[in-house]
Amino acid sequence: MEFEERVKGVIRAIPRGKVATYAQVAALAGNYRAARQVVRVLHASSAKDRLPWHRVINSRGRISLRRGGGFEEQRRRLLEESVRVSGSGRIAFEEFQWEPANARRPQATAAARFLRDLR
DNA sequence: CCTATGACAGACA
DNA sequence: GTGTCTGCCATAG
Repeated sequence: MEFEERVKGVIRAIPRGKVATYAQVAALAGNYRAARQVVRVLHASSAKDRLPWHRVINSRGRISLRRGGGFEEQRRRLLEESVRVSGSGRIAFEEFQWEPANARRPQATAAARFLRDLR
């Protein structure tokens, strides 16, 4: 429950016009390996708690939802925030990935790799 | 305790 | 680019 609340907090902290990856959200919430829990939280609470769920994308810089299964809506919501999303759902990290002022290197991927290599 | 659930991530073919 | 496989893990039941 604790983790879940933190995940929601992180997602709510993503500013308009920016996106974060599932793993990035998990890392900022305290567990870089819990990307799947972020998915679970979104399923359970995105509507209920009105989370800016559309600002969460996958590590490949793409919308994970399938066409006809939310893809179009997420793309539309992002475009409304002037986030450029290609027709196939790709978003440029260099330009739109959220980089929290505090957390240096929110590059969840690099962070995960670094931490994994330590063990 | 055990199993299922996930919009994942990364490595690979 | 696609698809498959493995590892991952906090919750719910």
